[in-house]
Amino acid sequence: MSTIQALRGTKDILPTDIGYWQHLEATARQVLAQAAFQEIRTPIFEQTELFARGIGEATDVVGKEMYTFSDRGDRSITLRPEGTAGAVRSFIENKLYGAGGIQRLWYSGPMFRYERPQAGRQRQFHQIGAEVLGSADPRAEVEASAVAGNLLTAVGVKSLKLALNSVGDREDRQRYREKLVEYLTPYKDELDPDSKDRLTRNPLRILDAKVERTREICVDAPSILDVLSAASAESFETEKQGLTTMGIDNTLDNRLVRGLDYYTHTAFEIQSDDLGAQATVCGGGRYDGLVAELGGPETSAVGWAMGMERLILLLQAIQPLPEPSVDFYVVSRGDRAEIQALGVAQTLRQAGYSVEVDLSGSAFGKQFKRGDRAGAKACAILGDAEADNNTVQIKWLNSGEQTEVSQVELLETAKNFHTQNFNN
RNA sequence: GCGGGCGUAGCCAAGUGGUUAAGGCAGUGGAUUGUGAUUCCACCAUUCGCGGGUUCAAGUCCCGUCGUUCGCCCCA
Repeated sequence: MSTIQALRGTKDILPTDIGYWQHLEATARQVLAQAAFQEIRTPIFEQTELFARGIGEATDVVGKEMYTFSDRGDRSITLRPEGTAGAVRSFIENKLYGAGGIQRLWYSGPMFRYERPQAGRQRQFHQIGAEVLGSADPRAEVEASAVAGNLLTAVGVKSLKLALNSVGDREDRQRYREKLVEYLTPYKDELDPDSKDRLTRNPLRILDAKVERTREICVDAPSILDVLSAASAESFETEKQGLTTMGIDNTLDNRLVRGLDYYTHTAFEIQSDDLGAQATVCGGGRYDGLVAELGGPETSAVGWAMGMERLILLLQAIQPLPEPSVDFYVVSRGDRAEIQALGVAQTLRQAGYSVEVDLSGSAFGKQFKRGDRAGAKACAILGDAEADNNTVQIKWLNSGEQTEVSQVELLETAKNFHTQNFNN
C-alpha cells in the first residue's frame, strides 16, 4: 500500500468527534477558572534530562516509553510523556514562586508515550492537568480533588470512584519497603515472575499486581498506613476528613501506588468501571520533593492529570452529539444570482446567523434537498428573477412559508427573523 | 516487549475453496431544466489492508508484514 497512514497509536480527531473535545476543553477552562487556576502552556518537547530527573530513571515511563531523539544540534530531546515536569520546570525557570503565596496552574495538550495501543491508550494522547504549588496543607489535596470532581461532573461523566492512599514520605516508604519485603519473602516462590522480580527492585509495585495468587498473598500484607510517621498519618487523616466533610465519596485503597517517582504522601485515582483495563480517568497526588529535585526552592505541591481520550470514551457512551446545523442555506442558480448569493450570505452572517452557501450549481430541487440535510432552518433563494429585482426569497423549512425581501433591506429585515422564526 | 481476536466501497455489512463479490446507509444523475423532508429509476469494489505461498481454482487455507482490537506490563 502506498498511501501514507497516521502513525501507530496516533489518531485524527475528525469533525464528527470534535464536539466532544470542544465541550471538554470549554468546560475545563470554565471550571478551572472558577477555582482560580490559571492556564499555562509549556513546550511539547523538553531536554530529556528534565524527565529523567523529574519522573525518575527507574520508572517504566522514562526507561522504555519516551520518544527521545537528538536534534540537529546534538541535544537529547524528549516529547513530553506527562505535564507536571514541564509545568514545574517553568515554575522554577520563570520564578513564579517569586509571586509568593500559592500558584494554581492548569494545562492541557498532547503527551507521548511509546506503548502498545489499547482502548483508552494511545502513543499520542491528551491530558488536562492541574497543579497547586506552594502548599503543604492537606486541604490542598482536598481542594484539588474537589476541583477534579467538579470538572468531571460538569462534563457529564457519571459513576466514578475516588480511590485514595498515602505513600508517605521518603522515610515512611523506606520503612514500609523493609516490612513488605519481610512479609513477602516467605511467599517468594508463589509470586508471579514479574512480582518476584520486583521484590528487590520495586516491592511496592507488587501490591497492584493483577495475578490472582499474588493478590491473595497481598491481602494480608502490612499496610503502609500502619508505618506512617505521626505527621504523615495526621495529615492523611485531615485530608480524609476534609473529603468527607465536603461530601466527596472516597474509598481507601492501600494497594494504590503511583508509577512516577515524584509522588509523596497522598496518591489518588478517579476510576470508571466502563473503560476495561484502562479504568483510571484521573490520577494524581502530592509531590513535595519535585520542585527542589529540579533545582527550585523547597516547595510542596499537589496535582492531577486526566486522560482526555478516556473521558471522551465515557462521554460518547452516554451523550450523543447534536447534529450540526446552520440557520440559513443559500440556494442559487444562474450567473448573476450565484454571485449575489455570496453577498446575501455575508449579510446574513453580519446579522449574526450561520450560513452555508450551495456552490454546486445543480438543480434547485437538489440544492433544497441538501439544505434540508444540512439541518437549515431556512433557505435563502436566488434565481434569475431575484437577480433582476435585487431581491431574495426566504423560505422557512418547517412551515414552508416563503417571503420575498429586498437585498438592500436584508440586514434590517434579518434582525427580526429571530423573534419570528427561531423560537420554535 | 508478550499473548488472543479482527482487516470486504466513505460508513455498516453478507460471504467458511468453485469463479458475475449480496444488501443497507451515504453519494451522483434522472422522473421534477425555480422549490426540500415521501416515492421511483439508474450509476457507484476488474476486487476483498499489503506481500508471498498452497491449489486446476483463494475474499475464503498457510506464512510474513502493516494496521486495529482485547488482555498482560505500565499509566491518564
